[in-house]
Amino acid sequence: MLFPPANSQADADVMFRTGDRIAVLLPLPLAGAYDYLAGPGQDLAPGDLVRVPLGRREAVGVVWGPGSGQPETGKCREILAKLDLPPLPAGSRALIDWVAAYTLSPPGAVLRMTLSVPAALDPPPADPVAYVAAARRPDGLRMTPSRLRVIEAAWKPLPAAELCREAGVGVAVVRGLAEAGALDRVAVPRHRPPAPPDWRRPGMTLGPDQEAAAAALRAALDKGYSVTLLEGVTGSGKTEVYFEAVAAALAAGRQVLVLLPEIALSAQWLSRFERRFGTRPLEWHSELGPAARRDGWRDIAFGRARVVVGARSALFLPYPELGLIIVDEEHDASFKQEEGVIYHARDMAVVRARAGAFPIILASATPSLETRTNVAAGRYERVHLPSRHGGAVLPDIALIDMRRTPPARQTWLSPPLIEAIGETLGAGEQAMLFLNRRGYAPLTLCRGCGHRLQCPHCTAWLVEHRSAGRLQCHHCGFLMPKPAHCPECQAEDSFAACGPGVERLAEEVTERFPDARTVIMASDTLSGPKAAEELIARMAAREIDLLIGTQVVAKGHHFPLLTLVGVVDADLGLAGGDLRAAERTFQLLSQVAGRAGRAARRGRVLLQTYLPADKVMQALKSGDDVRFYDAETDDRRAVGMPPFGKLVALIVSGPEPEPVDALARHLARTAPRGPGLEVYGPAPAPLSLLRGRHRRRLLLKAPRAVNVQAVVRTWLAGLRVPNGLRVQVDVDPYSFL
DNA sequence: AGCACGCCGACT
DNA sequence: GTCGGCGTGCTC
Repeated sequence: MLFPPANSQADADVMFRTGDRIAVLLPLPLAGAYDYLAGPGQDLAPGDLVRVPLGRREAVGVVWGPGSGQPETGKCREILAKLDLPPLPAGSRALIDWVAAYTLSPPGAVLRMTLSVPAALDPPPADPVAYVAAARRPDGLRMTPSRLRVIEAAWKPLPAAELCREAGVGVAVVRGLAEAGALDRVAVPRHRPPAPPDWRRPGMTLGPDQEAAAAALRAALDKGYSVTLLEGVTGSGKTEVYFEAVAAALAAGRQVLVLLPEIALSAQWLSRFERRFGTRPLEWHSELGPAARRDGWRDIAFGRARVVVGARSALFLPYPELGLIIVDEEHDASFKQEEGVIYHARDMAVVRARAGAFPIILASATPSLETRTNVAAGRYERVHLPSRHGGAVLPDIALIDMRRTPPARQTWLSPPLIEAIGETLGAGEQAMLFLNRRGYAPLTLCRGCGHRLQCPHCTAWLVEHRSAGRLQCHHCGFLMPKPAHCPECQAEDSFAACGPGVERLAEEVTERFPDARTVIMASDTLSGPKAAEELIARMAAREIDLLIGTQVVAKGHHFPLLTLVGVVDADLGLAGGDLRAAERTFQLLSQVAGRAGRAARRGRVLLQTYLPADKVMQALKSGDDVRFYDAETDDRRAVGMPPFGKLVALIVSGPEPEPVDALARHLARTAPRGPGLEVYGPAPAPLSLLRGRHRRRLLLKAPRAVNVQAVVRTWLAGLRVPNGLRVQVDVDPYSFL
């Protein structure tokens, strides 16, 4: 057998019987599992889902192992029942324990991410009953006009109510016909289990490089746990290559999980999957309705869903036969969960693969420094796709020095970029302008008194959204209509917009190229995945000449006629003291640049920058990403920053600034000491006020060999957190806000 | 996370 | 006099 059996077998032997003390993990933020007694006739094993009494209510928990004996016997209550569901797989349980220990979260809080759909634990609702005309009309049936209308309407199964409406009769007629045997009662399946993907279908024709890469990924499937970086520039056909690994895992009878950063925008990915496997995978993301969630959870738990594609939360679902995980765009920052249990889905996916003894593939055109370092250290394998598939060449990237060729006052496009747009449109080709700023202007101030419109709940400017006529906070969602008077000096009509957002850029473009069909694409101009899909289709169909977009356009869409990409403010991501600012800017702009010239025509990318000598700009221009990453790696190693050292952030927050400061200072005073340990802070974060909470952060830096979890646990042990205050632990912080 | 108990303001 | 606000504390 290629794989070890799905549920690790040491567990299945450990059976609990009536009267045994059992540790049951509840999906609640409690310190640990609670002890219960197995009830009469209950044969239980780890992973079983059980209903237990809790206070004066009931809860569903999971048998975790033998009881701890913690509370005295008198307090220990009996398990009510075992649920009629597959046990939580050993791999899921190992993941939960590991994530809890790593992130310093209560294990029950992690289990809650697995049992995230309470309705899925109930027996599924019965299939609705419908009536359909019987094949043969019973002898001696008394016919009436009403009865005839019903029988005619019931040529296909219809629910009673609908049938009555259709035939214009009351329920009595339908009931009478059913009793007489003229109508059959049939159950209409409410939910169809997902069709199994057909891995036998021929895949796309792969080039020699791709074939070699696919073979390497397939070979890894025979060897249990492994991590492989699949690296290839945009357009090199990474997806088609890892589809071959998916096909091999399906052939071996295993489930496959594909994690994507933003499932909502991956309509193109889904249709590629469908082309390869003849059906859609099960999608798992935040926009699913309650019924789809419940059915999806059960399809996964019962093993009916063979391929799941989802956002980071899909990692915690209870796959009984998982045999391959793919993390696409593995460098993407949205894999980092920043609230509740704070974890990085890419890293935890590696843990899940190790727990299940199966391979994981990390795919990216611009792999993270962490992953590159793991490859260099021999911990991860690497499979490389050197060229663009189908002969397309990489775009030509040039810098525009904004100090030499500045835009006119109150405009944002420099003369060289304007000229390039003109040429492109003139040649009947498409152009895209990238500006990672939603709305009209990032800052609005009063010309009279200089007052700046700020969010009342956050340390952030309110962003004007002119199309909506509103001011908006991009951190907490605060909205207000644009005021007529300055709230400070009461001056009327005195507001001035500072800086560009995509809306303002569109204004400039429309003025300069009035004949071009210009469209804005930003997360807030798209009402949902459908709208995104439609916009992408219009772009691909050449119904748009000029696309102005934020981050959302960077993702892997393929626009064959797009030959010019203009980056309006290439320096934007470099501001601030973020550890990963340079890396992230390089990755984002590389992805954006990759949109240009993906088919036969060579693409051109122009980066507007005030820092043309910056290492990021030079790396983008030269295309020498190896040198960039080497330099970045050396920098990090020199200062002991991740991945060469470990970081843990403590975020203290509360509604009033003083107690937050006091607690943060107390934490600084009691900071751990030891060789190589350094604690910085407390520092008011750049967003020192977020959603009405004042925040301070402390940063612990430690050498790689140090068990930072133990250090932090000791640090926080016995800490009294005053009411209303919170201390959040962020192991491996990404956001430095 | 629920769901209690508990102690201070506007109502039938 | 009660109904009810949500602060704090516990659940094997």
